[in-house]
Amino acid sequence: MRLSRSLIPTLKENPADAQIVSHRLMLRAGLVRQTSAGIYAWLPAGFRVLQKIAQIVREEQDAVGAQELLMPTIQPAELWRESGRYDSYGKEMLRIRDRHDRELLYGPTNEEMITDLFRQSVRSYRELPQIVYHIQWKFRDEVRPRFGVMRGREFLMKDAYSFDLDYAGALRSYRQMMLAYMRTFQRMGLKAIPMQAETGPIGGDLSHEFIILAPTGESQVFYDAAFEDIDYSASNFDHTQDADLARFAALMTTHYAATDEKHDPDVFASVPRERRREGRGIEVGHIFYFGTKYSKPMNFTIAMPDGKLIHPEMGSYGIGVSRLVGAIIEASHDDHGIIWPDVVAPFKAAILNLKPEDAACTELCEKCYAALGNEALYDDRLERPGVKFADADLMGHPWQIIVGPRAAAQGMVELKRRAGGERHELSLQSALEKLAAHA
RNA sequence: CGGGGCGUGGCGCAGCCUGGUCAGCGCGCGUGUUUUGGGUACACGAGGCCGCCGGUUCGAAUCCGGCCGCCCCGACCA
Repeated sequence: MRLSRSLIPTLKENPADAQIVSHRLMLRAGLVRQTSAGIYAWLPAGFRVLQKIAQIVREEQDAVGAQELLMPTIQPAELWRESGRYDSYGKEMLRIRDRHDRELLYGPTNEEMITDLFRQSVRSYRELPQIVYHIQWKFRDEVRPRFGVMRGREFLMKDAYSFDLDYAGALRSYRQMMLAYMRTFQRMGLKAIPMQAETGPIGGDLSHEFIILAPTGESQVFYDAAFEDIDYSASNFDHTQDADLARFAALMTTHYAATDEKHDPDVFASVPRERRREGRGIEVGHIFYFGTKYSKPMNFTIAMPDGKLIHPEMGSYGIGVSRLVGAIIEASHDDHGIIWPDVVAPFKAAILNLKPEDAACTELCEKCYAALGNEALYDDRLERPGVKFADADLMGHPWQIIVGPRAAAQGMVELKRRAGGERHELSLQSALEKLAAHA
């Protein structure tokens, strides 16, 4: 994209409403704008990040065999009456009436709807197990939205639902999802720690939260450094092998991990001193096993080989996709702005044309832009160099290709790495090669 | 939902207590000159229903009432 033709409104000053660093930076870097309390418009650069995160989530869900579908945001109250949650969910649920005075709601989650979809079509044990997911906007009418996109009312969530014939199967699905989660966060360059969790309004008796480490996180976490060294790749854990899943689950549950509310200093003391870690964390995912909590009241039955009917065992699995944008910034920034991990950056590189009026300079930039295409943000604005440096640092592109008139005359550019800040002067060709090699 | 605070050009704010050339400042924006590798300088200029409604008053951004919106602390949550 050409910056001069982009809706990426950067701000020099801090908006008064933004309290935490990710919120400030998202506003200042022109990623989002608030339209109501806890509701945000995603501007082009922010939307690109959102899509990249969603894509990684999608690929890792697919990799463990989950199927993507898409359910509506608006749901009939009827379904929620069946499960009993229409009354129990409380004011967080946004209730709506249509012109016929029918009761609807803007979905905060989709257990009822997916159970309904399955019971309509799935009748035999031959058709299970299955895991489905979608990446959809949710609405929870939080009493007090805050922290920008981290605690909004409208948010993008990946939610998956598993259906199994028995507990053993449900546990397998649960572990597969857990594995997919660890891979997902690792790919984004995040250190994620799974923690035993309360089941809350989703219900159930097995649940984990996924906390990613960020110096400005909301809660204090204590964990065993062993988590940082685990290789979650397919070569180490085959998600189709129960033995691998069991080994994985053992790793996830035997090492110490707890938030401050559940922290037990005595148990933590049993972790070898050099592996004890303490930090701040942000919750970005939550998974639940809840058995027949929905299949039973909603009368979803499956015929078994002996002809008996059973209620499938279910689980649900959430990742806060829009929240991750904020969480990643909390985990990766400095005084100048965002430092995007390569895989989620809105643009891989920014091309800074320090002197657009200079023919050689502009020609070299255009060449560079043509080579990089859609993954480059070309700063072709008639601005002072200082403005461009500051904006590029603020927006956090992993690479900056700085093109000034003097070096451009020699066909040289300067390549700067945002993380670390190293700069090297080299030919455009070598700069492009270095970028390609890095990916 | 309890407690607190704030709504004044795109952003950040002053003015309000002590009603009357107070509608102002910085940034941003436009034009020109300047500068030309880290948010340059100067000049000129555009832009505001002072959140909304009502009241008090000769006169309201300023005082009073109601409403709406937003933010912070707490309880709750991906």
